Amino acid sequence: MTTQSFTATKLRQEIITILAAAQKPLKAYDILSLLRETRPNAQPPTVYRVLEFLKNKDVVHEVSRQHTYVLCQNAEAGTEHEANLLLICTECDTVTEIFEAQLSKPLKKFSKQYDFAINCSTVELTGVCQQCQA
Amino acid sequence: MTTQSFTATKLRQEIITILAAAQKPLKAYDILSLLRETRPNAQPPTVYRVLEFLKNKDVVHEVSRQHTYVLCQNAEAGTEHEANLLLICTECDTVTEIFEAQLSKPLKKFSKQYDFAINCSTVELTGVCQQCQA
DNA sequence: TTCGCTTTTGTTATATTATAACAATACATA
DNA sequence: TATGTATTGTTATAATATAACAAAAGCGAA
Repeated sequence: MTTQSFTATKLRQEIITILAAAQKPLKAYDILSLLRETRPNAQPPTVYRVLEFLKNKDVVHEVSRQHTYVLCQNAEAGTEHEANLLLICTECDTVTEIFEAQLSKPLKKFSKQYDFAINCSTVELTGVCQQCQA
Repeated sequence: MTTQSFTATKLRQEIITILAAAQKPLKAYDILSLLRETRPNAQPPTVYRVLEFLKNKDVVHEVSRQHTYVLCQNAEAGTEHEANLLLICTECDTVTEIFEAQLSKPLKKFSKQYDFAINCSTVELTGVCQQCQA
């Protein structure tokens, strides 16, 4: 997967900056609150539209279990489409994104076996992270 | 994983029956509507509580991308905890549940590598199913 | 059985997440 | 400049989910 380019409008940049500064997944309405510091009249559709757009560009991942959105950590990375995992800690709510070619193999196998054309192999695993295991 | 037993109250049975009859994932409010055929005054918390309960018993899976709930297809199955995949077709919205020991291996590897204690290895893959590829 | 405890369900209200629909603006290009 | 397209603004509302407390049902021990 090569990173797609896109028109980096002021609004999109601002939302990317907000996500980058947070260093963790944010809820849409958290993003909205932060956005309102510079755009007091911003409304939900503004945020949701940009998030949808950035998701399609693989710049943002939605963590559907948490209803949160996180900046993709490898925007510049590899040329091969690798399986993408999100490790979601249910204690501290941190999300770690990992890329793992080894997962691609079994997934491709399923793809063939069930004749299922995988579009999105983002995988969310929930559990307890290292720090929270103490 | 051995199937946990639980108190099969009238309400829980009714919701399980609704899900079984549907043969596809249902939204909480769809379940509520169906439940109201026999319990006209049923309210959202009644449904959400039972779904939460049945999820914890591995009787129901939540398909978080769709905000739907589906009856686990292997309630009786194996004694070993196998990785569990949901194949979600974005065309027809069908969800196929598959169990695949081969996925367990790479997942366990991540678990060690990142010192992440996986609670829930339910994995949702989105794409296009066989029938919709025509 | 009756008491006390726990689990389950009922009920009211409200919080949270997300989108529809249409208007206005910006941007590109012939 | 005129024309079309993409983006953003704005209002309203839909869809999803939970808090908080009350009532009822189930169950074991005295």
